[in-house]
Amino acid sequence: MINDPRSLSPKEFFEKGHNYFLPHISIDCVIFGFHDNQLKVLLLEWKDTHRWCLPGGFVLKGEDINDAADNTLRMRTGLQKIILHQFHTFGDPNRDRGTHGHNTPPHVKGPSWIMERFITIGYWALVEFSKVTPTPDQFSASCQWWEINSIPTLILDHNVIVKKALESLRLQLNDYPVGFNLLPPKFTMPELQSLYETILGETLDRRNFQKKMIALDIITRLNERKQGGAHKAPYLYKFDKKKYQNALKKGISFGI
Amino acid sequence: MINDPRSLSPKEFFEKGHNYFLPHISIDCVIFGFHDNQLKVLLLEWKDTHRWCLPGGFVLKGEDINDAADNTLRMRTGLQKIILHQFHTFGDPNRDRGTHGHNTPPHVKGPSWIMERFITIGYWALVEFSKVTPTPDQFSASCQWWEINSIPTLILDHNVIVKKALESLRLQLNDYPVGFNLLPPKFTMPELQSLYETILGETLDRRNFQKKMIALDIITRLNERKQGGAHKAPYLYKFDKKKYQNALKKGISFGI
DNA sequence: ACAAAAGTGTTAACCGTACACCCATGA
DNA sequence: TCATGGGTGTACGGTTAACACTTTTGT
Repeated sequence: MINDPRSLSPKEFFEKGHNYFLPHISIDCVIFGFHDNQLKVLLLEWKDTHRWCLPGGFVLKGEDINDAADNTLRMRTGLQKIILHQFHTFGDPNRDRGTHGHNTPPHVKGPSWIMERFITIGYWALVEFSKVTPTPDQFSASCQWWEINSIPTLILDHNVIVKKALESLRLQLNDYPVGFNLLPPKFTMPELQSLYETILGETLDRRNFQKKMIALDIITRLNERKQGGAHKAPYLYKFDKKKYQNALKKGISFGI
Repeated sequence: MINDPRSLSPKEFFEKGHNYFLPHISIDCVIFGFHDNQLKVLLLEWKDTHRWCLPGGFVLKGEDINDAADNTLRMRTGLQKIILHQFHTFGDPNRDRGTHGHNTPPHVKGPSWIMERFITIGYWALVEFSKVTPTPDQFSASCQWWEINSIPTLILDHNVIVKKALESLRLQLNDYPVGFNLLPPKFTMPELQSLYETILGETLDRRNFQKKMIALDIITRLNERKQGGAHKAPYLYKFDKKKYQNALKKGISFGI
């Protein structure tokens, strides 16, 4: 046994990975970030083929799939302590040859366990854009944010997975205040509104949005304003966990 | 190759199943029915051990997981053309020895692929109670409906799976008119209300419930009343697919 | 006739929506 | 000084929630 099969060299990984990982099962992560009023997704670029894909990986033989998702994300992008949310499992036997042709991963010379049919478990997470430093792993030429509407054609069915993740995120937004995870600890009301508008894909009334958010009683206005903007300085707010816990007990609707 | 690996005898299945099915991956189905104002779940009873479990099975090597769920359900319970809804994938490596001790399936004498760690993909479905005739397969002593609050201790983590399925069903009830699938084609308003109350676990105002349902404009009142009750005969209604399609276009909220 | 279930209508409170005015700031 | 973005308040309309009376039927 070695220390961490996820640190294997590409050659070893493709030749010996089946000794450590469950066959036919993979993990894919759709990581959302928010920057410049745009919703972004973190993608990896394969070395050699330079095709883009979701950060994904495999499940160790004795590993919980949720832990596998955490560990996969950390090893492939450097992102740690991210709360991942399982949303769907994709099990079409032809996932590997949709509209994009059959994909052979780079580095694979002979036959490999990796060329078998895979069922993939999809996770998404929301991260604070400015706080993370995406770092590509040994399989990847780069690790970059892509604006959600400008994502290139990805390998396998990964475009489908992104689409389904966004649908799941939109539904969640109605039940939980997930959006705050995308923002820095201090944020302005226009920033929060822009976030909601971007995720939901529709524009919202500025005044009503503010009222709704204040009424939820889960954020606190600080005695600070965001300086440096071109116009009137907006107030800063912070998400208040205690208030949120209280609000949950009372029952609360986050629908906009 | 044989015709249908799901028809193998138990002995062959445990000894040779790994030739046909993906290892480490299973399917479990939570089938909901509604009868006597109670929400029920369809369970199978193992031969030999007489322990109860969800109808579940495995994925053929070239089979879509959704097809695997359909086929599994049909072969194990006789239920056909049921719309199954994938809700969660369970991947704790210790699923097989939760509070109930490690479970050895019956018929397994020597080592078997079936004794490995399994990740299971959960599906649920709503069926019209009186329309189906549950039929146990060759592994099962019986196939019966259990009232959701009286389910016995099941094998593996199946109690957890049932709980999660119910949570998923409750959420769906707010977005889609899934409830109608549990009722016969003709039903009364009190029956429909009882169904909602049972699934949601709360009582509702009779008059407001009726108004809400009528306002959705997806059911039609018939010129018939349900006879045979002890009191005033209630009208019969039917779910109207055309109206439902129209309502969907306009946008519609099923929340109670 | 009476109890129990079913059909129907009215009201007030609440929430979502639409909309207008004033303030601060950099160009 | 002006254009732009930000902060705040009000009024209307629709929806929901609370609630009462009448009708039917078996006992």
